[in-house]
Amino acid sequence: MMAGSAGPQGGESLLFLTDEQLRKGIEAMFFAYRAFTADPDRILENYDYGRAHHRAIHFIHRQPGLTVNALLGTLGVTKQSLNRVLRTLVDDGLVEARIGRRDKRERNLFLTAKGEELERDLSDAQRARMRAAYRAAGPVAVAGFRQVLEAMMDPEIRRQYQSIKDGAFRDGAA
Amino acid sequence: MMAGSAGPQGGESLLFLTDEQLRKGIEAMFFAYRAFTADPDRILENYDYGRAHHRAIHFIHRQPGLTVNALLGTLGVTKQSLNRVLRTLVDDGLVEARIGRRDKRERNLFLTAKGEELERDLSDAQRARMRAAYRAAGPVAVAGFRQVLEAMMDPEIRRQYQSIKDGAFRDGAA
DNA sequence: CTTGGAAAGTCAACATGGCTGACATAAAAT
DNA sequence: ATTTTATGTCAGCCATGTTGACTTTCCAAG
Repeated sequence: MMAGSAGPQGGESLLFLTDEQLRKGIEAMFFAYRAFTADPDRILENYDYGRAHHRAIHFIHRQPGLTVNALLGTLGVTKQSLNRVLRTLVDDGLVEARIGRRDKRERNLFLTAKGEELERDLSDAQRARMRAAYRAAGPVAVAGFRQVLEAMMDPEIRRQYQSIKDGAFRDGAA
Repeated sequence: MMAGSAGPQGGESLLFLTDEQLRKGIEAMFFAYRAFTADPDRILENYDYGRAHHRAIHFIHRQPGLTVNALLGTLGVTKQSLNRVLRTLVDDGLVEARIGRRDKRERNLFLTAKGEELERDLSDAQRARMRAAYRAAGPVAVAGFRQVLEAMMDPEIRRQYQSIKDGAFRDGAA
C-alpha cells in the first residue's frame, strides 16, 4: 500500500520491499540468530553457565568498569535477573565488582583473568563463525548487514550500540 | 592470524575482518534481534501465547500442510516442547491438524481463519519494522544483509531456509 | 500376516532465565 | 535530617527448553 507509490529513489525497483522479501528477511534473522548463539551455547554446557552469563561477560569485557545499572540498561533485563547471574560470576571469581571511587554506591565491574579466559573461549567461537560469514559475503555485504541491523534497532538502543568502544568511558576504569 | 595473509580478493582491504568489526557485528545481532522480537512480544502479551507460539504460527502459515516432524526440524526443538505449544493452538482453534492422506500417521498443520488473523497481526508488526529498516538501508544493503545472514547459518539449515516458498511442497496441502 | 520402526501424543520431572513485589543497606543529594 | 539512588536479596511465578519413558496408530518389509 505504501510500496506502490513512486519511490524517493528515482526509478529504482522497490521489489526488495515486497512482503515475500520481508518474510525471507524475518526467517533469515531467526535462523541466523540460532546459529549465532549455537557455538557459545555448546561451550557453556561444560560450565554451569548459560546464555545470560555469556551476555554479561561480553559487555563487561567490552566496557571494563561499567556499573551494574549501565549493564542493566544494555542487557534490558531486571536487576533481579541480572543479579542472579552476576552473583555466580563474582562468587566463581570471573567478575570483580569494585566499589566506585567517585560514588561508593556504585559497583564497577571487571573481568578477572579467569573471566577473560572464558570470554576469549566464547568469543573465539562466535567470532570464528562471524568471520567466516563476513569473508564469504565480502565487505560490501557486511556494510549492508550492519546498516540493516542498525536500522532495525530502537533509536535509543542504537545510540547505546554506537557508543560502545566509540564513545568515551568516563569514570570507573580510570 | 588468518586475516594477515594476502587476501584472495586482490588488494582489497581486510579491515572488515578485524576483531573490532566482528565484535560490532556480534553486538548488532544481539540488539537487532531484541528489537526484532519486541513488537510481536508486545502483541502476544494480550493473549496467553508466547514467542514459541508465534514461531509455530509463522511457519505453519508459510508452509500450510507441513507435518509435525517437519515443523520440529524447522524450529529445532523437541517434540515435547512443540507439542505443548501446538496443543494449545489446536485447542484454541487457531491451528487445524488434519490426518495425512498418504500416510495416516502424519498430521498436516494448517491455520484456521482465526489463526490467520493472529498471524497477520503479528507479522504486520514485524514486517513494519523490517520494511522501515529495509527502506532506510536501501536495496544494496538489504542484499548484503541477507548474504551475511545466510552465510552464518549452518549448511543444513541454510538449505531448509532456501527451500521455503521456493521449493515444492509435495503432499499435504494438495 | 507378523513384526519392526516411524509419526505423533502424552506424562513427569527438571533447568534456565525472564518477571513482579517486597524489603534492606549504604551513600549521595537535597 | 530526610529523601532518593544504587545495589543486593528473598520468594514466587511463568514460559520454554530439556530427558526419559510409554502408548497408539499405522506403514512397510520380512
